[in-house]
Amino acid sequence: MDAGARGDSPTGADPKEYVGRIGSIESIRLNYQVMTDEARNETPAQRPTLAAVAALAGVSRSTASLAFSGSGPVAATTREKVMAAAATLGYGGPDPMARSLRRGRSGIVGVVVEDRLRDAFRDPMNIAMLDGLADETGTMGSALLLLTDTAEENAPISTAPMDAVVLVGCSTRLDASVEVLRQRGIPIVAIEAEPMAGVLDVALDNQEASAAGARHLFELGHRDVAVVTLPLGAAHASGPLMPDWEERATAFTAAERLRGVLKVFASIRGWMAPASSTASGYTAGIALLTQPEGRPTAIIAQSDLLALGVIRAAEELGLNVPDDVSVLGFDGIRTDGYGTGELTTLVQPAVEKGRAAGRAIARLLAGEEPPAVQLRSALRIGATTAAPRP
Amino acid sequence: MDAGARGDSPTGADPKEYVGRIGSIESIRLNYQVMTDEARNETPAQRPTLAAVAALAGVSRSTASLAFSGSGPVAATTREKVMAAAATLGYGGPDPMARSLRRGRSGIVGVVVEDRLRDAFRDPMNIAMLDGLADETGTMGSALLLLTDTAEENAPISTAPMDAVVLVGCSTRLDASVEVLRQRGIPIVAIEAEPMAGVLDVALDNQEASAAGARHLFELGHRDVAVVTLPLGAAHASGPLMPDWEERATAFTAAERLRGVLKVFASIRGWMAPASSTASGYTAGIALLTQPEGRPTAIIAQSDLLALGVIRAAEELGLNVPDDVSVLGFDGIRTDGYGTGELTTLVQPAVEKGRAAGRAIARLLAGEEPPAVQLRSALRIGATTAAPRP
DNA sequence: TTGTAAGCGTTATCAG
DNA sequence: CTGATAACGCTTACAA
Repeated sequence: MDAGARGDSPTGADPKEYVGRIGSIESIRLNYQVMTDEARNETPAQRPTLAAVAALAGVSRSTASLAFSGSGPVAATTREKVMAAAATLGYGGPDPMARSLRRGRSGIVGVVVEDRLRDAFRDPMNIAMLDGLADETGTMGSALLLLTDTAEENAPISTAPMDAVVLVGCSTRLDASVEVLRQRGIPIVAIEAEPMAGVLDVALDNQEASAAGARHLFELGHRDVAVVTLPLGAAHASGPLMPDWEERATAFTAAERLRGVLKVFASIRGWMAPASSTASGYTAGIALLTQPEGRPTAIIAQSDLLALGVIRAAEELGLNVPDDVSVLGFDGIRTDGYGTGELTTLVQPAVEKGRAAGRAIARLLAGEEPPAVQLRSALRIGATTAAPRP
Repeated sequence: MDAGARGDSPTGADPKEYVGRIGSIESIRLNYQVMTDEARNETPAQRPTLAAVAALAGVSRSTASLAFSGSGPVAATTREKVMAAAATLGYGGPDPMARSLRRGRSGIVGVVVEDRLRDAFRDPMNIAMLDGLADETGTMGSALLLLTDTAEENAPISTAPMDAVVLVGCSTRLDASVEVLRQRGIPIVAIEAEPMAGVLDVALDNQEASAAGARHLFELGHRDVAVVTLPLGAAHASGPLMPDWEERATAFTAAERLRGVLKVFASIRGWMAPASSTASGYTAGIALLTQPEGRPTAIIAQSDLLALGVIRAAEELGLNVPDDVSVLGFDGIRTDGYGTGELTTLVQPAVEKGRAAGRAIARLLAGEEPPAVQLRSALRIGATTAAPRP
């Protein structure tokens, strides 16, 4: 079967497809009981409150509060009385909503991704970033709230409790989200976004790194180079890169990487991929390597997944990488050895992006004014680039 | 370079590695200003409250509240007055913490995954599930809070505001989390978990589906079959499957799938993979296909990623799939054509798992008692299974 | 070390 | 249609 022609879903699941095909849901077992038995008693059996616990323990609400939060001196015996009372009442700790209202902190950090979650999480860099972010927010006792960039009136982004927000995915469309968040007075950290006033920037050297990669190819002797870009516009359109790309580009990262390449190769052929995936890379590779004008001696892909697809396309066309065509990636994912040698690529500190964002948030919430963060990528020369055939 | 021998990280980023190698963080630009200028004025410049808006508009708090929530009749002119006042004050809508305290709902649904996020999100099935879940919770106006299964005292799982929780990843270790959540009185939905009292189950027919897959191989004539399992225990150990596996198994899904296979092939060779990845599958494949006792004629992998790794191992050993060895997967991911034909596998409705969980939560929060959900997988016969060589 | 009192910002209920 | 009043459950000065 031919490679990569089957679309981009990593889930393998267009849900409708399965609902039809599998017959899907059957409701058979019934091992769930809410405590509705209690709930339907004359006593409403509401969750017990701290007040109730205090009463049973024979202490004041404030003392009981201290016993739980530990933010004040409480006699050991008193604490035990409180805990005992809590246990008999089945009190599960202070109500987070009341506590957050009183304290003015929710312990929640929002993560805004564009589009659907599955698109965001398809990119290994985003996952790595999220992991780094979770690491840092975890140490400050906060959890991550997943938000999508919807413009709807009552979307969680405008109603959910949050102490701060991280913007991921670099589309200009996040403008609307920024507006809402600013209005709400929530501190914003953006990762790889076009700098905006009032938004703390965690930046990657996309342009410089791409230029360095292009220079590597130039120095190897390449003069006819093509580029496969990440989606440049919101439309996620696919096809040849047009000269007027810059006017319509909304994706900051992709645009920056392209500008970097253009600093080295002023005029260049290009193909816009609709997503960062091997399948899209394959399509782009076939297109670029079978052009009537003759094929380029090197292809710069804006992500490693795209690069892997390009390599597969080359192999399928009977071309040797790197002898017939060099391929350069971006990201530095583990390529798991897809039959090829290690990818020549620009390794970016993805986890560190998240960590930096998390640390920035911690400082922001502490009332500091942390500076913007600039991270750097490194060219890793692998086995997929070499001098062109003479 | 040989395939798959490089570990499992899809992020390509052991952070420490990069911090050292790239030099990492530089703080250069400074385009962020909090409104600390205001904040340090004599006027505290706090967020305006609904009371302030009401005062400026010359109406009562309750009327202003109605104007925003729309949950009551308000004269058009009054509403406009309120909105105007809000605009001049820069009021960004009701405070979510106060609102949730008053309403008794946070609009937040927790998602508990085991271990680190990157492990959870490496599995395409989890991402698909999450997408389906987000779909449903989105329509009910809730957002997803990412939680990890930590036993720490003040972990978000025991302090974060949540209306309900979904348990993902099937380890028995989630017991502690369940205990906490039950104590807090938060409704729990578990996906593919061992049934527990008070936990609504969204189940997959892992055992039956695996048996069906095994039967397919049996009917093709296979008698010497090996299995590559997902991690069975918390240790994520790797190596030959021991006879006493069942006693130590904590991973419900993996155990169920194995039991299903054993219903057809009572005695079977096995290899336990440390993760669901092509790299782990490759390792397992090499091990099983180079055993001194001779190689099996078919290998059952408990996930598609494992299956792809096994196939790569076979190819590298000069074996043809399916003629020399048949390979069966589980999940039904898009395999993106890794040089092989379409995988024979058990297609599971991953997105639907999340949807079902979301719907169950909606009903739970509406005070209903929804029944458990049972989903089914389907055997998809591809090009990687065939009759063994005579 | 413990208790008292005063909210945090909203919304629900009920009169007007 | 609008307004007064009373919670929601908790924390934290401050006083004892």
